[in-house]
Amino acid sequence: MVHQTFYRLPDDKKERILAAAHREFAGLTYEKTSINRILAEANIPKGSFYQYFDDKSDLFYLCIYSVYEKIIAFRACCKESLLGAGLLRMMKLGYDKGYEIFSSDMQKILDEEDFALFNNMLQAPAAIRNYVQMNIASELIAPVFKEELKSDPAVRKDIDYDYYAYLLSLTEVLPADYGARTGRTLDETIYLGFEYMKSIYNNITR
Amino acid sequence: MVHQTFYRLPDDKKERILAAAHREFAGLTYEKTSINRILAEANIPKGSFYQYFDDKSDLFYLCIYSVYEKIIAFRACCKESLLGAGLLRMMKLGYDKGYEIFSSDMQKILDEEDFALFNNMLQAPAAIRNYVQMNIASELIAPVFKEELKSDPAVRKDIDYDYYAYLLSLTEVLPADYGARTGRTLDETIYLGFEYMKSIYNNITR
DNA sequence: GCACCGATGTGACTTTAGTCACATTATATT
DNA sequence: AATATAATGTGACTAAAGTCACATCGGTGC
Repeated sequence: MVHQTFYRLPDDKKERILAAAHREFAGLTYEKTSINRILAEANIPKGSFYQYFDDKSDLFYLCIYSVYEKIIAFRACCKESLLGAGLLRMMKLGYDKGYEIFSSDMQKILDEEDFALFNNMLQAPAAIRNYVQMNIASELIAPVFKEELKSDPAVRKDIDYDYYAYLLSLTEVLPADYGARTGRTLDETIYLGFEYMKSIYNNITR
Repeated sequence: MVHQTFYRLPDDKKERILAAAHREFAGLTYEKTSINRILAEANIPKGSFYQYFDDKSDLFYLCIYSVYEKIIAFRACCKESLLGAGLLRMMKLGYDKGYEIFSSDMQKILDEEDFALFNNMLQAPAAIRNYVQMNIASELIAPVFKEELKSDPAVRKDIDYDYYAYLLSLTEVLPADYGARTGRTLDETIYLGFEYMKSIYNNITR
């Protein structure tokens, strides 16, 4: 868990830590990265690190978080695109098409370092990757779904919006995890995500 | 990942490692446990460890796996109990009641050390806990669901049994994760598990 | 027998994570 | 301003993880 002490830090110190972490996590696989090196780079004493974070995964998560923030921000400011249209509408328009656009958008939104960071997340040890992805889903993606559920007239009004937004936010993570376990290709898992989403969505519409 | 070299090892060596690991993981919180100590206890050189496992979480997972095997085995040999009746039928009989029985069964099935180990898993760092639980779900629980889906006449025959069994196997993990994030009580998440299961199940029945 | 080769064993060694007692700085109180 | 109290800074230190060059074993072919 990221401690409050980190957020209370003067901006330049935060920046220094995040910049050094960004570079480290973008340049090496998760296992090869080193807190020691990040701290040396950012000129932060060892002891301080553990007042800000529990461990390396916290800092990694923060970096990935910033990448996803860019994606979400982009998504919010181009409501016209399929990606901007909301995932529930995307579902109706055809999941495959949506994913295609999503992938190419990714490269437009993210700079080289962010993109490398993103890929290193995908190749991090399963436990770390899963942890990060679940966190991102529930903290960044679920809120978007919640709004969409609330404004969707087909959705029943008596449901627990937070919970179903949470479940829907896992539309990418779960099929990806399943695919990784069973050695499926990415293309195959896209359809599975559609199936999952449909299950959840059907259960809350009249 | 657990390497094949471990499984090829002579039984007594495997036993020694597992026994020492069992004791360590049952006696201390995950973060306090030490590979060094386990290896000293089991009389295994350091270098060997990394020929068998990637890291501590592998060994931890193996221990938890053995605990769940006992639970599953117990479940399989007492088809009369609600727990043995299959989770799909349990759903119809009432999820709450089922969970109650499940909890008390746990203490009957597991000895003190296993029970302590199980609790330490629940209190391990989120990334580790989640990783272990997802693995257990997809490797031990999903196969049980798969059989139940195949023999359930209400379930459509054209579905991907493996995938839906996987999704159903997460009936406990996902609500628990959601509950932990939103500070819900265990009782509250039980109902949420029911909701989730219903969503998935409805989508594959005619 | 011996020469070969892949798999496994081994523990000293390097690097990393994580701790802790004490120092310093900020904030509140009188 | 002086004092008390809480929050943060600090880096040497301990214990842990993880590596690696070399040793040993077990089988296969000749």
